[in-house]
Amino acid sequence: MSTIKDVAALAGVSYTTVSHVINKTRPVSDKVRGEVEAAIRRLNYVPSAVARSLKQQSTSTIGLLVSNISNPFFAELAQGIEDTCYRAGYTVILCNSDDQPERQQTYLRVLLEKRIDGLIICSAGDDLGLAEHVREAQVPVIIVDRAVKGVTSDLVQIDHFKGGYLATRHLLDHKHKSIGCIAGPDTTSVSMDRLNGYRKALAEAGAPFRPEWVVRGDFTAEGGYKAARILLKRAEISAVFASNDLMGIGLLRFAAEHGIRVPHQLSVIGFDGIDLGRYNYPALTTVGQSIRRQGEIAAGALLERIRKGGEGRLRKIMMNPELTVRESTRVAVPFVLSRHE
Amino acid sequence: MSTIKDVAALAGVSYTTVSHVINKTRPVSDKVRGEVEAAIRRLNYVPSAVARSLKQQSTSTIGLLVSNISNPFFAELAQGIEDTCYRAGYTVILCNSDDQPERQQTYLRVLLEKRIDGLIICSAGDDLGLAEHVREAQVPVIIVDRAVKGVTSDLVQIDHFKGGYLATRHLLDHKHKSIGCIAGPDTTSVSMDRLNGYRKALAEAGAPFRPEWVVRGDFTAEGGYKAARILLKRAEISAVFASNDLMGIGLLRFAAEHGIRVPHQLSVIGFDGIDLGRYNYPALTTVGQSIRRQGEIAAGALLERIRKGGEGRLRKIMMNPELTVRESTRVAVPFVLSRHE
DNA sequence: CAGTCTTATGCAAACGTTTGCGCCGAGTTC
DNA sequence: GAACTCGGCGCAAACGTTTGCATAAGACTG
Repeated sequence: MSTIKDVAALAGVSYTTVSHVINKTRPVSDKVRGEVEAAIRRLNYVPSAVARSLKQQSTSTIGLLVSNISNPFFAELAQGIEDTCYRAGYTVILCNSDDQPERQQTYLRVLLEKRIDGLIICSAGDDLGLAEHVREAQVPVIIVDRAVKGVTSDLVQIDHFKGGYLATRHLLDHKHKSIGCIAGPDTTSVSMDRLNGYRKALAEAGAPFRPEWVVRGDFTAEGGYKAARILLKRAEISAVFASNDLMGIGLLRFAAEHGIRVPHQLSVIGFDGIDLGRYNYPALTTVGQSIRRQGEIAAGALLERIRKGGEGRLRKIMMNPELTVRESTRVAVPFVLSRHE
Repeated sequence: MSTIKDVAALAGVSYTTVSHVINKTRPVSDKVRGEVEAAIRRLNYVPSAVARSLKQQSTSTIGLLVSNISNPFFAELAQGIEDTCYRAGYTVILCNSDDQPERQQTYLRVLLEKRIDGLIICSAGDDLGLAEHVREAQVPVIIVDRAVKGVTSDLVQIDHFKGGYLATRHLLDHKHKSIGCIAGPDTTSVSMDRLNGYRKALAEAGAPFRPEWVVRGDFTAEGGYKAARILLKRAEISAVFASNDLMGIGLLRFAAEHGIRVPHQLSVIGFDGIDLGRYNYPALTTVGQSIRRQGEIAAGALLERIRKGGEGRLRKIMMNPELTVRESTRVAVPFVLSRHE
């Protein structure tokens, strides 16, 4: 692979000049520029970003740590992030932690070695080691969609509590009295916040909260399916708040399989607003905010912090969840109510 | 950020030694090793992969060029690739071309500048410029799931032709006579191959091929939905081969919305085998191969080629599509047949 | 015409590593 | 005890750029 020196030799100039031609960083006569450009073409020269990065102390690269890229939520988020970075001339390194804390740590290390300019974390799992590592790393960090204890960094997130509240409220407004919940793993703050929103709405409406009406899932469709089995066997319920869309879809599947008609016999609401939810039948009512936008905002915030050299006050960008009513929820039917009254 | 020299100074040794301690690349006395390690900890030293890459002429990084990460097919593929790379100590740069050729070109350029060790391309769109660029780049390349004209590189793909054939055959075996097809964009070879498989099966069974029974989609759920509208209005059909799962899901949605019962009145088969297909109701019958495995194989092939220094004969790894029968297909019901006989 | 300004270019240090080569001293061999 | 081996370590060149400083030549000024 040819270097800048080869180009310089061929064009008969110093390699300083070649560098300036490439970067348009100081005036060069048309004649010389032409020769240099010809030499570049002839040699198929491609400048080395690694040498440049070494000299400039920056890589125009950011790291993206997600827990599972095949969850549509993360895929859409990644798309928003990637898009914004692309426009700004940044490149994204994708790291899939697969929910393994050890893997997350390894990746963090690798990213620091690669001298990324910034980091976006949106990933579940253990945070104890992470917090410390991130603090030590002098790298701008944005955390999306969860609060990592002890890490002081910018935050971009949906108001999970409010979302859980809104979702449950929607159900209550439709006269549901016995509302179940498929929660996420209780190790994640996201899950707890959503659950608390659910409880708040219940309490506010004077509806009963029954511990046996909440079942833990793992944020996957499979998990939602399994949770549905437990929940629907365990209790007579007229509506369920699934704390993410994927689990909601799993639940919908279970219901369909078992002849439970949605929304006639059971209302279901999800959380996130993944695109696929609308293609389900019945289409999944959900609460959330454009996921792509969330990614764009996170990336934007990161890039801004990078531009500022990491200085500036910490920001917490809270996005307002909104209700998207589709087909999986409706007013509770009288006879269902009557079962409980 | 501290460097290897700082560590050396603090430990009172040469930085050569520090390097050897870090890389375990020559014996170091226990005493010195201890001091060096202590110094590393005290300074929070993290070696610079960029300096190392410059010296070693390799980055342990590969590029992944996909057309749309929020298509579950690509997401699952990316997961397989990422996983294999992780195990081998490689890092993945994610590039989303969004089906824009210009963006694909830009990314290719960036990746070359970043001196990636290898490249995986699975991306639709124009190939003319790409072919040339890739040839010039002296980088090992694996192309997944499509043949890029003129590019000589390893290939990993499902046998699209056979898949299309198998899918259609499944429909024919279930006594369907009038089988529609939602094809992909006719600029992609993937789409054409699948379509040709469909035609072959039809021809072999002596069933008619009607141009008006095939409608182009764009491999998205939305596209499948729209294509369904055209197709189902246009012809009386008892089954449809959707040439990817996402479009199949779009079609299923359209059918459900319009009171067309699947599989009773209409059988639907997809292509790819995305995980979400099983959570649909009815679950989508499809043809394909574990997508994650496909990614793992692609990454494995790439890593092997990198190990060999890019030498070795070109390989073409063809994966056998398999039928996954779920709920969206069944034997054509008599009265439907009678409409056409 | 001497001085000054401008424009176009080159020199060489620095970025943070890896690694071939060489040196030293302590043990081993005959 | 000379010759040799070998473990432990350091020196400095190289990787491919960017960039501050310097230089040279021409154009302008008074």
